[in-house]
Amino acid sequence: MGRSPCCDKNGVKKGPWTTEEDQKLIDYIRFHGPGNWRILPKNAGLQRCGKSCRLRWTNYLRPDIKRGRFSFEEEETIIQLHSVMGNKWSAIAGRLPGRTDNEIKNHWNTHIRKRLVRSGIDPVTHSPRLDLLDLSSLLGALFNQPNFSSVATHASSLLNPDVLRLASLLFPLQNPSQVYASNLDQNLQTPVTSVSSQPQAECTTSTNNETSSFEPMNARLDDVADVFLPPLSESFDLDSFMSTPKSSPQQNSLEAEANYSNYFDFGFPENLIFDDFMSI
DNA sequence: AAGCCGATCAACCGCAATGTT
DNA sequence: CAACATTGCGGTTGATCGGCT
Repeated sequence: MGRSPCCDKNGVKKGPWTTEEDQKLIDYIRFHGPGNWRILPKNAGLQRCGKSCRLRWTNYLRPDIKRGRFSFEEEETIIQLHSVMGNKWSAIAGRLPGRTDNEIKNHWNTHIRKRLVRSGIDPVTHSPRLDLLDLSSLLGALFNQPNFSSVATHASSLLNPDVLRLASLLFPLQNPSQVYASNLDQNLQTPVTSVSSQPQAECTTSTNNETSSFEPMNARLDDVADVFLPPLSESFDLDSFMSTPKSSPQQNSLEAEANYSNYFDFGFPENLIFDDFMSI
């Protein structure tokens, strides 16, 4: 048995809504409530299918919808939630009062996703794109030096030691995103309002329906890193490196990116226009 | 001025989940 | 419990706009 169509195709208008149609829908819902979407257009005198009416109401006409540009805090929340939830736009929207799933989805695809790519972060896995930065080959060459210790000593005088340590954390991994994801995961048990340290067992991404475990790898990798490198300075943490900062509400996205761009303070070609690489 | 192109976002489509009979 | 109806969701499309040549 085939699916019954959501509406009769004949006589049903499609395309952009007119202000008159909007007003009819608003007036009807104000008086009767949404009720049954299938019969709503007929009762409201609209030549639309119920699905179209529902979408128009939930995504555009609802009085509690917040319109306008996304704030830095909202973008930060979206990025963090997406790293854990994947493309669960309705779930993400549930954490952003006044924003619809459609709006968030559009904003992700048109703004945030592109910015992450430009910043060298994979928007799907939220891992640093070391291939773009060519960090792995740089460090691979470094670590494979026969006289590695002397090279490392020399390098440490040139490079930010935090970067060296971070690199040692990331380099042995097949998938560095696990470190980042694990960290984020811990911070997002109760997003927006509070932070719990309880680790989450797994996270499902909607892109491939694979379920991957985020084991706490930091401790194990620290053992490796400690052999070669001095401890991280107290001001450094992977969260602030990988995610946008949490503590400065007035900060815009550009400034936020500049914050973690500081950690890549090594070896870029002189002709590289860093602003073009990192900015919106 | 006209055409092209990329960005944006409202709206649509198809499927899955859930509810009802 | 099965069949059907309804709702919710995520991916995609297409109209519109502004910038550029």
